[in-house]
Amino acid sequence: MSELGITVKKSKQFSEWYTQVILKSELADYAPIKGCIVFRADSYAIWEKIQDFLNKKIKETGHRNVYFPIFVPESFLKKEAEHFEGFVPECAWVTIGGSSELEERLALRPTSETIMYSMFKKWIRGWRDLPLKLNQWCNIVRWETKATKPFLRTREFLWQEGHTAHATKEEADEEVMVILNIYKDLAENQLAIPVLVGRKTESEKFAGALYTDALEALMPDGKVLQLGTSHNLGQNFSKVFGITFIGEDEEEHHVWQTSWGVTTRLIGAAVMVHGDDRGLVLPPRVAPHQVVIVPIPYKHVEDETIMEKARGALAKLQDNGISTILDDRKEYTPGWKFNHWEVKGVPLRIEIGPKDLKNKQVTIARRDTLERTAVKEGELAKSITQMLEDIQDNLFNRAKKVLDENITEVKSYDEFRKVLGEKGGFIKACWCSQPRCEEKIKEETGATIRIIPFEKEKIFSNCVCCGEEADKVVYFARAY
RNA sequence: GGGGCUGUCGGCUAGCAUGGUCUAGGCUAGGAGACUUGGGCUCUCUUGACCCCGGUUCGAAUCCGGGCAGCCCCA
Repeated sequence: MSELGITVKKSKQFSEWYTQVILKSELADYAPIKGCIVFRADSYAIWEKIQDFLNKKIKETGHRNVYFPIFVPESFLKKEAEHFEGFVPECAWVTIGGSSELEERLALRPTSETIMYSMFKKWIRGWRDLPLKLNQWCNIVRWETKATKPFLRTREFLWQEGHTAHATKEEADEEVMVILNIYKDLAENQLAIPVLVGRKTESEKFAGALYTDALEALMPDGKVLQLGTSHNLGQNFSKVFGITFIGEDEEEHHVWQTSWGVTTRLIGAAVMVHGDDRGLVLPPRVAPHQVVIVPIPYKHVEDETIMEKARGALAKLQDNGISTILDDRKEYTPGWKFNHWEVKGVPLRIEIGPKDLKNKQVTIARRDTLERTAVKEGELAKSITQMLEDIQDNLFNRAKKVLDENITEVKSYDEFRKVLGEKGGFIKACWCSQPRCEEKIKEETGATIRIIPFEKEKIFSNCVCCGEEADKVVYFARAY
């Protein structure tokens, strides 16, 4: 087999497999700058699908899109101490403009809280200005020093960041949850990635937040990936930026704020979760092309008839809102095209050749199961629509099963280490809520508390670390 | 944060140990043409490379130093 295909097994060399899939499916390529990638047409198309979905949802819930500058003055970042400490190690700075040194250096936004909130102060006067619910789609720069990985950790990436201001803590709490549910919907129903949701511990929360809620997904190598976060910032930023309003009670109050975001990391997650030894497998709802049609000419006998059928099928599917392409290139053989589109993860392939012509049918191949079925010409659109739904469901259910099978309950530290070393995945354990136990486990095993579930689960042992009385069930894992 | 490895046509690589025979070989890909087409066809012609900077040397793809980039392992 040539080097066009994936040359390693997903189950054997996961890291190498991931890199090959990203490059060979043409989702992304390495840029000539350390830690940066190019989002090629197919990955950008997936990002646009994510944008379409989120824009719809957040607009329905009363948010509007805006755009703020990429430059954040250092003095702004410094205003919230915890925030500054959290982000300054990975800031990239602009210190020279043209040929002159700047008086104050400017960070390329690692996140936009401070630049945005300096304006919130100006825009918010009275309770009628609230809630303020904004979102921005932009690029973000974080000068990573650890190993970078396409989509998962790069020095520049794309995201959306929502920023809201409310009159009360309760309203901010609700906002955090509304967004978290939209994110869960996005992950599970669009990207077909099942997630666990819950609260972050103090040590894992966003720098400057009151609390952080998050979505976590399991990857096939047993490590987990944080897919999105939603923070209640409390009044931490409104106090340092002086964002106040006169309430209905005619008193002055600081606003309560939230911020939340998901990134192009979602694309990497979908690649890892669904891909197989042949390459990408894309969930139909985010696939740039849902169907590819491959005509199979034979001995030049009925070439034109076959092409007519192919064009007919293309028009029919497009009319039904199914994004379809016809690969009518003469320079490649059908076999070559099968492989090509499989690496690229197109959910369904339609083959139209002499046999199909004779039987008034088309042959449909599913990317997720690699099954082929014959479908009568008249039932094409209906069958395709149904199969796309089946694939979407199958991908989710398959991943859900893996997730469920990789949540392991442990009662002792020995068991904890054993499961982490041999199996990975999420480890459900009881914890005494003391930071020193969390820290000890992190240092000794590399595992962190990924989430504290919202619905309190029944305590089933003492603290997995210190053996003293536990008051929480939490989910540990090694994370990306 | 610590350790290790790698960089040669667009992609994968041979050559490097022991400097000269390298005018850098192969496969693949790209271009032209022919022949094919139900799982990466075949043939002919053709295009195309020693990561960058410096050093050692009569002579560097090969040795040395630095830089840049990528990968892997451990924390």
